[in-house]
Amino acid sequence: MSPAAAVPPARPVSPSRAVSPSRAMPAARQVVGRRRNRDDVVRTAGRMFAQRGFHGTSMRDLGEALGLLGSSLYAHIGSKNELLVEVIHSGAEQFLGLAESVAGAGLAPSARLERLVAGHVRILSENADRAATFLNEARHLPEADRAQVLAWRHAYQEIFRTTLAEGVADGSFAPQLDVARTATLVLSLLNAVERWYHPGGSDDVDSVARHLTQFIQRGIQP
Amino acid sequence: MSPAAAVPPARPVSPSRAVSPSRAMPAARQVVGRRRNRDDVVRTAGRMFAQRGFHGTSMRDLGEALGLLGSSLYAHIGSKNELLVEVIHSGAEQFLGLAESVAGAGLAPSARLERLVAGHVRILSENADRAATFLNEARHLPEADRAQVLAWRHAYQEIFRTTLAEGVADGSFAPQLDVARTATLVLSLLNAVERWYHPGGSDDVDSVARHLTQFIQRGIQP
DNA sequence: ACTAGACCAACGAACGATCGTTTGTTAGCC
DNA sequence: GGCTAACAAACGATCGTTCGTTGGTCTAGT
Repeated sequence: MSPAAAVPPARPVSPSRAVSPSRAMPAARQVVGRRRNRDDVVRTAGRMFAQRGFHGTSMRDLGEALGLLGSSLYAHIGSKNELLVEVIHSGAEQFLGLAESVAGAGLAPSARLERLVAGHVRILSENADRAATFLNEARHLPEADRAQVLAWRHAYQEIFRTTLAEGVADGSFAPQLDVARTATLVLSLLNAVERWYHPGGSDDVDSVARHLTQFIQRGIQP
Repeated sequence: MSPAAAVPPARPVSPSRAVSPSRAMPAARQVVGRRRNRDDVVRTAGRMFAQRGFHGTSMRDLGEALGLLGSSLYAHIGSKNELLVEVIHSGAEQFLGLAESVAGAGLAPSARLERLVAGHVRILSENADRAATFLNEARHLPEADRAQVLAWRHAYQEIFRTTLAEGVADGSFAPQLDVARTATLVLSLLNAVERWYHPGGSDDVDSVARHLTQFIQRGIQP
């Protein structure tokens, strides 16, 4: 299909390959910085995927950010896709971990919702990169993994729906509440935090969480 | 700037070029479908950028979606970047047009906010592609255009801030309202609609707008 | 009514750059 | 003396884009 690839047979025979084993200059092996491990690669990938997008980040870009060549990354990972899967997986784990811990704490619906909000904001502020990649780059996942992500999202959203429904049942939330749609609105508010909140700015995490909680509580109170 | 244009003098004389004027098969020029115009290209680009992202869409992909070769697109546009600029510009225009029309209608703050919400949702449902590209792909714009987009966003957000501030002043909204941050929350809710609402589904636009308006009004009422 | 020529959208081949990835080799650490 | 992280070079594919060419359509002049 590609015309340039239609004439592959005669390559201009690289000047030195398996011919001269000696090299002129060993080229300063990893002059600055220590050696990298797999986690370094995944973490940096998360940051770059979040900032420039998956397709906007090349393996050479990623290598450069780590002080390596792009090809050197394959000592730590199997493929670029695998990197995306891993980053998104670790992003999802945080949210699911929060959901699990809050759901099993035996709290009243209102307090549970407050903890969900605070936890969600904390995740977005402490691990913004992983979370942002999870939220924005999942569409570039291979089909199979995309289905998995969808399942995680549903499971997470289900926690919010359940919490809202129980709050309606025990009278702490408005009785006429459309639980499913309200859960969507609450998650819209929470996920959007990634788009406008940048840690280290003028306002702190707790202030953001408090404001969000207040806004939501007002929106659903009886 | 363009690398291919940097070496124009000596072309390697393609095997059959300016030699044999006759071709074996004229290759079915545009067998199916009529000719495309610039607007077709921009609209389709908007759809694909929204779905697969800017870097996830190649010019050959885009051509195929239009029943053309990738190279044929350059009869209508100057570059891929120009396409992105145009799509995003047209996306921004819709929101700014709404803001202008609502700001100049001489309405009370509460009614003005309601119209902003309804209009925003309508734009997201009627021209989801342009709007989504505006919201999600602006980071891939060249530096200069990115600054312009930021200015548009601020201008649009300013309409919301002003509306909220006037509502606080005349007593229709809560007096202790943090206007700037609440404007951010309201826009978070509105922009997120693009992520979960898909026209043609079970619920209609008016229902979504009504629900949003109600949720927001509750969140800001005195 | 007929035709010559300007115009234009589209083709198809190719360009140089860059993509993700593989390979053979080497330097530094336990 | 293995092990391993990194290098350097290259692979084939694909990227955005250019270019010469072509066939259809519109228009002006007769």
